[in-house]
Amino acid sequence: MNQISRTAITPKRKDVRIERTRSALRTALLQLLDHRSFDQITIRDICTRAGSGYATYFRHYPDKHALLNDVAAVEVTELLKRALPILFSVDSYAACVTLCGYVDQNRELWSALLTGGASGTLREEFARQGQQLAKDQSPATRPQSRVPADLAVAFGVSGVVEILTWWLQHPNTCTLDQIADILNRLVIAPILHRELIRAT
Amino acid sequence: MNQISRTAITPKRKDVRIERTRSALRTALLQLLDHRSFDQITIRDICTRAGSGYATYFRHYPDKHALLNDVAAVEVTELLKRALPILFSVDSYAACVTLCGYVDQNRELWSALLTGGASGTLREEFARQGQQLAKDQSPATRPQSRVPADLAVAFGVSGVVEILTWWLQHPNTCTLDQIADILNRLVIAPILHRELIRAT
Amino acid sequence: MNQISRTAITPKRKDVRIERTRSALRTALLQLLDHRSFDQITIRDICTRAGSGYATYFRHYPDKHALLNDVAAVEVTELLKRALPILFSVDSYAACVTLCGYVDQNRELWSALLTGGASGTLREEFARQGQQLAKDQSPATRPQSRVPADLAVAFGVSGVVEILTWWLQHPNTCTLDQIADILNRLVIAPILHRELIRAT
Amino acid sequence: MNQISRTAITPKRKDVRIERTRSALRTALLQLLDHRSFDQITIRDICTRAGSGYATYFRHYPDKHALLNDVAAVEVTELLKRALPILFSVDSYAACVTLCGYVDQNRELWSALLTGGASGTLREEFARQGQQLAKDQSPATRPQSRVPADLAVAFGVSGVVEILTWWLQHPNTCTLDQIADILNRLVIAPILHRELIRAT
DNA sequence: CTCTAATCGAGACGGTACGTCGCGTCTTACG
DNA sequence: CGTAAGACGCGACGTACCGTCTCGATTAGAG
Repeated sequence: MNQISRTAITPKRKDVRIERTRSALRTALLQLLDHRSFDQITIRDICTRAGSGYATYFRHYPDKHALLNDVAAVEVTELLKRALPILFSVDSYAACVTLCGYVDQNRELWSALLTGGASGTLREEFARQGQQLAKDQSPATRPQSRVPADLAVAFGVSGVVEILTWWLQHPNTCTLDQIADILNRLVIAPILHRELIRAT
Repeated sequence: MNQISRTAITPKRKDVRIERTRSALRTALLQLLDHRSFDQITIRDICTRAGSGYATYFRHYPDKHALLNDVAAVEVTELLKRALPILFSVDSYAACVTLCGYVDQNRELWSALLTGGASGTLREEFARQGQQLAKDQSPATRPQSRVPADLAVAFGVSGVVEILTWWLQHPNTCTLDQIADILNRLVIAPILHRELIRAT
Repeated sequence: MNQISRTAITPKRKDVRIERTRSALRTALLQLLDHRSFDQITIRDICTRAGSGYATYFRHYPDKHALLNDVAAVEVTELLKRALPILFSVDSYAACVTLCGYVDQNRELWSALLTGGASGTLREEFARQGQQLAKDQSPATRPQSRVPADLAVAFGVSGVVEILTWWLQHPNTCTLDQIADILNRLVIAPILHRELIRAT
Repeated sequence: MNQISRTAITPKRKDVRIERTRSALRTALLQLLDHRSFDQITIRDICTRAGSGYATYFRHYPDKHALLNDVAAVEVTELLKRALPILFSVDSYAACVTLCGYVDQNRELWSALLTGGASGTLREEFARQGQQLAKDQSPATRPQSRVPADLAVAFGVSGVVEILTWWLQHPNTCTLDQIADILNRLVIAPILHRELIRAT
């Protein structure tokens, strides 16, 4: 929205210590997100937890959001890597199940990301990768729709995020199958403008 | 998401000056949101613009978010007042048209609210009022659905916000009718689990 | 030193209520000085204790120091009224006894005034009245001395204040007679440039 | 009088920058005291003059008085370093001359300290160091007196401060010799309970 | 296996905004 | 209609965090 520097600083030389430090910082942020919200966390907190020096942080990330973006990028990539292959396949419901399953296996992590004040950043990263994928897709396979592509992506991302957030906040209310069905019914199907292939 | 104090301070005695001051602060915030994003705005900025003293601010709102919440509450109430009477009526498309029309008539205001770093707060307030309305509605008229009511509201609000945001960021791309149709097709209809009553 | 308005506001008409209010304020200040130091006391504290309205305070005193000055003036006047008649008489020791006796009878009050952060103001008021008295004294009776008169007064006041302060802070260490003797020996005699009339 | 935190914050590690900053702050305060009184000076004023950041101030001193105490301690130490070696020697008059001479050579500084609303703090620091010295002195050399030692110090400090203040406020009224004589006659001799060794 | 340069820990620093507190003025509502 | 209650403008305070910087100590990896 309003942040300027979004990316990690690119190092000149490849050094083992660099990736070690960054990984420690990412992990530290995720751990802290379990306990308090993103903007109640200070850079000093992260450094202390990661065992790094304060100045060291800025040698890797220009500001606090850059680290969050980094974390979000890594996790969203991981998520999409699993869900995408079958997203635009015939069975969108299966894609939903896969996606929900992956989130379910990493509940803590995704709870922290979605409910810890980081949802905005996650949405953005999700949308960014989503838009990129939509662009890469060949026009032929892209479904014709009266809904503009970028709006469809934005809406889809928002819907997925919202439904997953609700699911994580209300554990033991819906089974994985149920939430996947809801996801399919409320988000995927309307976008694809299809009749539901599989109604549970 | 993560703010604690969300409401305005309730005064003991009714005083004309109080509402005057608060109104000035709300207006000032909205004006400033046209030019820069919410967290680039300082409380001092708001006070200067409103012609109030800095300390006076805290006699009305405990922090910066409380004012934003106040603003959001006022505007969302205004919006729902118009859209609701016909939301659960037969013609959901008409409700969408009304809603979009109202936003269109207050483009500047809603652009500021939705794209100025305040969207999170707006979403929350929207959801809050939405949940309240859903609860007030008699169970009889509530449509049976496999989607839990509060999830439906959360999803609906998110969808509406997302679509409106996109519309405001891409002027002259969709007509009011088109966006209302999209809104109806992507959000309202799937929630109500209905066939589209009017397909454009 | 640095305060501007030092005096009480002079009323146009003499009104019983005015003196009643001021007296209540003075008393309240003195009571509060027992518990905490002058600049930890707020005007609101004084008003609450005095049972007066906050705005009312400013009808009588322009600021917080004006009240303190008022209190100091009253008490110093009372003190000097007793000690002076015999101060420049032959027996300066008797004057010291009288002075110490008066302070002893009002230990609480003078403790508050001298050790509660008000000693500066008290010194000033003491010096002011002292200078005035020195000026009023006929030059004939004024003792010739190589010490300029105003310096003598300043020194005398300071010495008296210091010794009394020490006495109040160390009760049961010196008897009244002893402290009067010390006062006489360290302050009065050197100023008057006399041999001690009574050596204890 | 009534302030709680009186000392500078002690740093863990020795750093050149620290003393540099503190020295700049001390100097700035002294310069500002030439022009206006202590409590008309804000911490921001001091920082601006010193070229330091506002927050940096609090890394060194907990509040405004702590800096004043620091300044007072430095200057009083400097003063006593010169006057002490001969204070309890035979010729107390010589000590007075030395003391007055030092103050005369630093008139601006001492004027600022004594007449700029800082005299209370100076008195305290003076008394503190004085008490310390009295305690360190071996009981053998300590003159027997009916005046308790700490009272003697308090009285002595007060007298010195008062006389010096008067002298600084009335330049060209007394020569250095005259004021030293007065100091000796009014303060030192009575405390030491001696006949004047040298009467001018 | 060394040596050189990048990385790191530590933390002082300038800066900006925060939220608090008290003063002294001025308005409002109530008795 | 006067007087309390208290809203208000003002300005300093002390706190928190940011991002920059300098200084040594350490250590990776190139020669």
